[in-house]
Amino acid sequence: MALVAARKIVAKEGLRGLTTRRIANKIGYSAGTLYQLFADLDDLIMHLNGRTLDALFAACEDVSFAAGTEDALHNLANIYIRFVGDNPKLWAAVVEHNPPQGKETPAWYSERIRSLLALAERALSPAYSPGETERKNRDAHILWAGLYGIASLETARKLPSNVTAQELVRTLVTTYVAGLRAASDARSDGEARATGSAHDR
Amino acid sequence: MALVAARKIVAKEGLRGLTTRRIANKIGYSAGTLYQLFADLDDLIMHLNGRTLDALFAACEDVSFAAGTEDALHNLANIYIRFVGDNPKLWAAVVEHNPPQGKETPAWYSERIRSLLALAERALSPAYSPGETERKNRDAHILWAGLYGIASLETARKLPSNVTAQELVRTLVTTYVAGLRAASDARSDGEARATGSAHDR
DNA sequence: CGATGAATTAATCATCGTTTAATTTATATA
DNA sequence: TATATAAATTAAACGATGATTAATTCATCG
Repeated sequence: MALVAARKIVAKEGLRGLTTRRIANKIGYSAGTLYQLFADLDDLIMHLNGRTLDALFAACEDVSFAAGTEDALHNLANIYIRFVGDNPKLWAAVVEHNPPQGKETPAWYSERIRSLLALAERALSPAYSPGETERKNRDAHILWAGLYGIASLETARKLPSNVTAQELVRTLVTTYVAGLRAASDARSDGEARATGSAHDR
Repeated sequence: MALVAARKIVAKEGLRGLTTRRIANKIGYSAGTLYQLFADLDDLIMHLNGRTLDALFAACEDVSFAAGTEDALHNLANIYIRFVGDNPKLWAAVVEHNPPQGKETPAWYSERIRSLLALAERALSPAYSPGETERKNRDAHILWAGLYGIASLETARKLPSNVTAQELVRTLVTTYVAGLRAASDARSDGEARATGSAHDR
């Protein structure tokens, strides 16, 4: 109940509108009760953001990975950007909230991030040989961070109005994948040139 | 004085440690005086972040654009990441602070962002023909958002420890530029093939 | 010197996150 | 069922916050 109420408040007014008393009021309890469910407001926000990441993951699950690396990445990127565009304040909360100085991000939260990253890795997967997991991991991080950056700048309205996030992620995926192919070709040329290219065209 | 004091506080403790009374105490004034210099604390933070962007711009100014597109981009990206790594809390403030619901980012702040983006455009410049300003603008946005995403995830400690921001931005620039060349080549092949490639190798 | 205007402040307000003692509610035992 | 124990909930309070304002100090200049 508390997280549902918090979600409504943040979705409408952003993190600034979120107070313990408002949450409690919305669910018919007093503010003190929240401290039996969460360590503090930071903890509550962390759980709220965890649910947002879950929702993003759920939205990404019905992407088809069978259509090839680039199509899958385009599909993922579009869903990602659409989700952020549909829930700008909830996404801003994910970007803006960080645990205070002493504490670190809980493991279950990092696990959520890792799951999302795994989607990008899965989309990239067919383009790498089994021994290239490190390279694949790095490329997945880069693409995911690129989406994150574009989405963050979009929701923070730090992008000029003449460019759209959709267009940016489309070009990002297209160009980056083209760069991967070029690098892969360059490596093949340098080798014995016996085996075929690992990535699908 | 107020902004210098605020900078020290944020650099050491993050935005959470920044209060009007603490700033005032540090400069020997009372909290009320700050409201004659800034509309409110949000305004003060905005000016602080403006100075941070200025410092980043200053750090980027001594990059050499003569060494070619890719070298210049690598140079820019390294400076960018180093600056963020040296000033994590100040950068986090830039990422985390957004003006409240009603107000929008002031024009002078957007101008700062535009100036930084212009650096990426300038580095990219030699790779585009005069008629391709739109494509150049888009690619600059993408690369800049990529840096922003990597830097943000880095300072928020949302990246696993086995990848470094330095490595990510290096691969981002290398791969993206390779993708740009591939796309450029593909366009040239489709045309009359009379003029030479616009980008420098 | 004295008056006008700006700069500064102390006090105040509403609100915030959080804690705690008291109270209500639920559970289990005899 | 009656009663003891535990859990859940709350109202009140605390310190601190951002912001406002009336009062006061300070500076400038005729």
